[in-house]
Amino acid sequence: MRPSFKEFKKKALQRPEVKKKYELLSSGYDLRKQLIRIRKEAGLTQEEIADRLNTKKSNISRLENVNSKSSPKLSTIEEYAKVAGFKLEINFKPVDPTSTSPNP
Amino acid sequence: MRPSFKEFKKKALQRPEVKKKYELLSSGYDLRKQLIRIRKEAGLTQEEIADRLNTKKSNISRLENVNSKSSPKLSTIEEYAKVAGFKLEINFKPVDPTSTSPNP
DNA sequence: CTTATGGTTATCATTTTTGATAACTTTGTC
DNA sequence: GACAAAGTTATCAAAAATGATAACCATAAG
Repeated sequence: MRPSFKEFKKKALQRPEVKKKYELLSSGYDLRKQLIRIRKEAGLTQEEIADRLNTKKSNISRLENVNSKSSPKLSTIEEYAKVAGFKLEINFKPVDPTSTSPNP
Repeated sequence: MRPSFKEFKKKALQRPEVKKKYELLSSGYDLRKQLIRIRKEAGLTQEEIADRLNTKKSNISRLENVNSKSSPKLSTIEEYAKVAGFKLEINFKPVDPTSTSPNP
């Protein structure tokens, strides 16, 4: 069941409009949820990610859960994304001093 | 001279098309350059950033330069951006396995 | 030339993240 | 229920980032 999902995803990503959707998506701000999301979309388990990163599944679990108190290194997230088949992109968006509501 | 630039920026950011430009910008991958860019755009010196973060200018210099070997924490970048008046956004973009050229 | 400002580099102590191990829960399948 | 796979949690050591201090270059103003 897992391999076929993988296949499906691979094909789907080649369709332009799907790809576009992906790029727009994921701008919110729970890094954890995003990590889990991309892992699931890649059809991988925590252990499989761990193996690809030469580490243990417990560490991956911690990374995804995050004690909320700790902040991971940028490279950690980058590598995680990479083995899941994603590329990390960072943007700095200016905070408008006048606006008060988040949704204009 | 610096305060007036600050003013200019503040006003400019309220213009919709300028803001749009900002959002599109900055997707490449030199985090350092981006950090420097937003700091300059905020009209701040390394020492001013340091003060706002309750740290020292030498640490800010290190962060911006980066011995290239080290990877900062996510929260560090987030806080840096915040005091410069920017918001950090993270996106995960799927890597297309078939494509070979970066510019379609 | 002197001074002040902005940025860099080196070093060391402190803090935090990461790695590894092991025991535990949860969930689904038989 | 028994079993295995997936994920969680706790703990400790190792590695890495951050903080602070101080000395240093570069540039521009006076």
